[in-house]
Amino acid sequence: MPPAAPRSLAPRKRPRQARATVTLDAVFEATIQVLLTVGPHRLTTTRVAERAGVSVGTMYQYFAHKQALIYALNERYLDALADKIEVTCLEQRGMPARQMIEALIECYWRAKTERADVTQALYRSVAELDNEALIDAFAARADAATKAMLASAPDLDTQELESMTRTLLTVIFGSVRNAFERNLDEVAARQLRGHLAVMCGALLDSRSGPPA
Amino acid sequence: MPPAAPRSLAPRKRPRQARATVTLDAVFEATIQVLLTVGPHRLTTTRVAERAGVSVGTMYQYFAHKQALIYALNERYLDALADKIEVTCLEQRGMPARQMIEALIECYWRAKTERADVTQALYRSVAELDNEALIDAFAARADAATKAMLASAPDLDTQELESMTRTLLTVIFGSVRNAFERNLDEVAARQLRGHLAVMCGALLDSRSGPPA
DNA sequence: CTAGAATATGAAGGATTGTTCAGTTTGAGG
DNA sequence: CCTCAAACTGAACAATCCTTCATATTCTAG
Repeated sequence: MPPAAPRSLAPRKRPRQARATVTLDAVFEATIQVLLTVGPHRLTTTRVAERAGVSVGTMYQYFAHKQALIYALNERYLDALADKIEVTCLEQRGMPARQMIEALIECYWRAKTERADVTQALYRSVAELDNEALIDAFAARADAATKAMLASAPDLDTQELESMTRTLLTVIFGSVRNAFERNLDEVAARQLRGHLAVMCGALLDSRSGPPA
Repeated sequence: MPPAAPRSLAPRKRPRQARATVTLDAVFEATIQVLLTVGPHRLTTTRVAERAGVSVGTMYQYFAHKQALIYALNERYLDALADKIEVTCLEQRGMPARQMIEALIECYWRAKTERADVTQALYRSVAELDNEALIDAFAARADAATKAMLASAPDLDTQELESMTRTLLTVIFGSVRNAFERNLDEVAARQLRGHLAVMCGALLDSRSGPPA
């Protein structure tokens, strides 16, 4: 298990009844909406509660303070994202390396774009908290899954697997984020994805010699 | 000229005497330090003033409000960064494409790492403001400079120059940022830079046919 | 049905912080 | 040296916001 959340950021209690779960979902969704409409530095506990249709006090039964709320939101999102990556990596076991890479790019891209508003909201929320632990945990899962996938490729020598995995993920994750910041339009985004596949494929070939 | 800063974010007045310039420099440096020590969401006008050895009132003679201060700080940084990129791109005119790319990577990497603390501080500060105008202006300058550089390469066909430039910058900028978030160590960083050069070079070759 | 646990309420307290402005000090030009 | 503008000061004000807790409501197990 990756390093747990720091004490002060951990949730106060978990929901035991159905209505509590509903409440929590509403709170998380409201947090995203507030993040998008008024921005991170005007995100107010009261505002979130209002938007969620709950009382402030309710929120404070689950989160010790505002930071804990945002931390939990990010944790939720990154966990789900890591899940998707792991699934994709498992599905691709034994496939040709280039196909693996395309699947990985596709997976990450889709996860980020299917709810672009959430992606934006979380990118912006990050400054409000110390999320190093979350980033590390996510990176560890993504690295492990990708490395295992690549190791199963029949057309790849397994030397330098470690550093190649790190580079691939750094490049893919970083590029996608930058694409969001630049607000690339549909066509530019499509081109970027194609280019990314080419570039990642070239990296895989760089040590395994040209195909026969 | 790129779109100027929104009215509300523009500086109130410019320094006319020497001491005012000193004061402003101190304020900017203090802002960075506060950003690093207490984080963006505890950045206080009073705290910044204290750290800078100035009074709060002084700051408010130059910046209408806190956001304007952070905006100006980012503007300063991005302008300087764009300057460096333009210089590098000019120097590389007429050189082989692969060398251009390596120079570009080197330039950007060096600019980000030579004062890593500033880089981190600004990455974190961004959530506090609406910096779309800044990003756009910076991207426009970087794009133009890079495109002009690549157009002068003797070993490159100029088709798809537009989209290739966009991809190269997106990948380089994004990867560097992600590397910072992951806190890569020295050796991992070096490997990443090497890989980046390989990948970008491969993109350049992808439409111009294999070398004879 | 009843008791106790889980959940929800929201007004009030306490603390922080952004911003102003009337007044002081410093520098530059004549 | 004198004068005016530029630069600086910092206590005080107004506003916002986080967090608590005593109380009320709802659910569930027996």
